[in-house]
Amino acid sequence: MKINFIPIDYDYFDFEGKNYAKIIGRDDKGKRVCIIDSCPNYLWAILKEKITSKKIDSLIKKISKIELNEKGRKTKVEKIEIKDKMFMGKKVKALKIFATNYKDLHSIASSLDFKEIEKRRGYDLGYVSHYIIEKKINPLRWYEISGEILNNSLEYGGIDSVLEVDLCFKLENSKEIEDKKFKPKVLAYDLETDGLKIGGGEILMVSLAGENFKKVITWKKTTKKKPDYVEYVEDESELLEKFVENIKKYSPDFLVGYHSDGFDLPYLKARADKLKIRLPLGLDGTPPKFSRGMVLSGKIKGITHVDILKFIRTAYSQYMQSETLSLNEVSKEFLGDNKKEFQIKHSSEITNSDWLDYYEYNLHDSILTLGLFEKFWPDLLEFSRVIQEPTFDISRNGLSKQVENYILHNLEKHNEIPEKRPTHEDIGKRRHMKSVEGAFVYEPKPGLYENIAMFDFTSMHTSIIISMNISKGTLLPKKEKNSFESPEVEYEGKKKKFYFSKEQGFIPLLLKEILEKRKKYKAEYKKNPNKITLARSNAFKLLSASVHGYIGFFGARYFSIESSASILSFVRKFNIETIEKVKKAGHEVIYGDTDSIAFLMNTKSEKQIKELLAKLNSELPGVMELELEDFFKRGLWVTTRSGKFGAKKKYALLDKKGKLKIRGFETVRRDWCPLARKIQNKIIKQILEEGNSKKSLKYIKTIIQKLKDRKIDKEDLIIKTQLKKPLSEYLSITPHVFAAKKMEEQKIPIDEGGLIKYYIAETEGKSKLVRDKVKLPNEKGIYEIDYYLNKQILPAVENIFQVFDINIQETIEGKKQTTLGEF
DNA sequence: GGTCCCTAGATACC
DNA sequence: ACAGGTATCTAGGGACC
Repeated sequence: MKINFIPIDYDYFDFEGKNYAKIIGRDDKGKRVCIIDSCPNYLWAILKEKITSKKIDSLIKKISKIELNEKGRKTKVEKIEIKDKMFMGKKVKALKIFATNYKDLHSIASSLDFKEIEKRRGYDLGYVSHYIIEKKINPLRWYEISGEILNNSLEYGGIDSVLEVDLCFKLENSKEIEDKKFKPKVLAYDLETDGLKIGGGEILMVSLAGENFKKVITWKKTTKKKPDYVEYVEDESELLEKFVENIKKYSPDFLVGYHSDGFDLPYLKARADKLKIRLPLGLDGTPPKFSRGMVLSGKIKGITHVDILKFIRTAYSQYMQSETLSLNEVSKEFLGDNKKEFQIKHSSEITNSDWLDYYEYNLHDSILTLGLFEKFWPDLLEFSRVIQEPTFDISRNGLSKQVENYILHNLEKHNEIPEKRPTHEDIGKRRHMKSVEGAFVYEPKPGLYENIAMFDFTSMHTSIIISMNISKGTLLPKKEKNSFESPEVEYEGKKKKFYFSKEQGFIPLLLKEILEKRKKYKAEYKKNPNKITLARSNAFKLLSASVHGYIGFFGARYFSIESSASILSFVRKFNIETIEKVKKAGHEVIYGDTDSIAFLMNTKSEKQIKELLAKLNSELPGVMELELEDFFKRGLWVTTRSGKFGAKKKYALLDKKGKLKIRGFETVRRDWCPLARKIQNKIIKQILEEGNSKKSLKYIKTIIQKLKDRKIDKEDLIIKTQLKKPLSEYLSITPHVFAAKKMEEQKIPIDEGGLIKYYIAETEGKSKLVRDKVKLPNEKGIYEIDYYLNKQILPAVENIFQVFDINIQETIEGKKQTTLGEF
């Protein structure tokens, strides 16, 4: 029998000592299909150089005899092949050693204690990754598959008879076919509970949202007429049972929550355990399982559980406007929709009619979560396809893990044997290495400037890796003629240069392909805009931007501190050289950070600036490229607080369309009160638009008067600071820590990594400590004028006025004549 | 009680 | 542990006078 099949969820099992992949997906009619398959299991023994074939033969004989008894399971070497392979870009002879069970490859490797063997590799990938690499049954691509249908068969211990699928196949043949439309079945869920600690209180209700499907299951009833989507049950136990029942009935491919790895799913599990209910969500009737580690991941067999918060955090947060990753803010940014208004209280304090609002609130959270999944589905889909890992992992892995997986799935075309995962000891050593010197930042001369041009290097780190062929494998042990030479680097306390071979390394080559694909799909998107092409282009963009971080990340298989140090030394060199060249061309350079340079156009036209750009580009090696970021009408740079230096990483630009680009100023920092942020923003805008500070001076005076008259809205004075660790771990008690302590005393829940809100109020005591004046937003009090004037408003604007030689402090107090007359 | 200097902590830029 | 170096700034905390 032949069907068209798309793999979604991957798992594996052992039967009679052998490994089998178990893949759940759909056919093109929407039927749920499971395929069972196996693949050869092997590891590589890389041989030392110059081993005679006689010795190899005798080595093979010895290895062939290896038989192990692992955990009651017999495993043995089944076959050995000699292969010409590459390892770290060098030609090697290696033995491909096949064994019975993938999980025993570790033990086989340990028993390969022969002096002819240089290294043992390729036994430490996850089974699912190994299977995908071997059989090329890639996630979310269409295959025409054929095989034997298992129908309550006893094969594999009767595995198909307990699986809730329409068809179960023992895979015989597969071939990738043209992409077909695939619309996954998605169900989002959200809990409301009495308690924030996992399992700490009862689950009051749970909402579900899917296509044309919405439901709230609750045992908290109201005498008012309930909406149709609400289903009443008798108690929490029945709620859990109905929850499972509804999911089975809907039969989703993806079950989606927001922060559900950290809250909803473990909470459900904890309550089910307490009530002695099994919660058989898996297609084989098993309950959710949680992987160990710092952060839990909740896995449901056969259904891909996605905590969409995690994916947004790794793939999107760097490009987002939202100040927090709360469901509310993220939904506002991506869906233009809010959470429903509802003040969460303990169920004992909720009145009859409140429950109606609570149901709606609960339902809407699921609707938002579903909306976010749909919004990011093209990205999840394309990331899964590009990186070739199951969506479960794609949605949770950090960027370095994604890069590593991409590399591992693309080694074969370079005939490369995979490098091993670093051991704990390796990681410990790497972490204790002195960190390498980073990028260069040019100290700006404070001032308000007109007609500014800004250049920046396109994908600077990436293009350096490619152009200088930098990687662990291409690093030369010593200087060689005709090699790439890094600028001088401080390394292990000494000045040093590193050299990289000119023979193409596979990581630089992979990266080149990534960059080219990114360009290709970006262009394709421009020609024919659609979500999938954009998502694919984004996947390659994110991958290419993350490779340098990956190389310098201590947990990486292809970690190379020498490479990282070299890349950064080139980054500094090229930026500094460009600055010198722009100066030589007669321009005053105002600023530069890592890969950018801002300078005054002077009398030059835009055309002439572009000619300069072309000239600079002609002098750059390899794929390195400098591009025009933009021309700006005006730009503002200030001093640091001490007033001694031009402040780095802090500037504001006004482009020719009137759009502001503000970096580093308090107005973009969420730990300053809204009042200070709004005022600073307005002043920056006025100054850049007007070219002087006249208006702003008037404005600041009226605001200060308003503050002194206590006419400022309290909302505008609330300071928000994140609590980044448990209260007990803080060494110094800062205002936000003190505020958090107050919240704890008042039994106000503090969510992990949540923002602490407080304001500074007049107090009786004489204490000078800010924390002693901290009040929570719910606490009555009047704001302290002094604090907001001297610690919020003035600090936010004084460096700006200083650019115009105005000492705002003195101007406000009327002590000194201002230099306003100049304007 | 004030000043100085340092550290802890948060957040931003790239 | 899940990117990490460069940078700014506030508040607390201890040394010192």
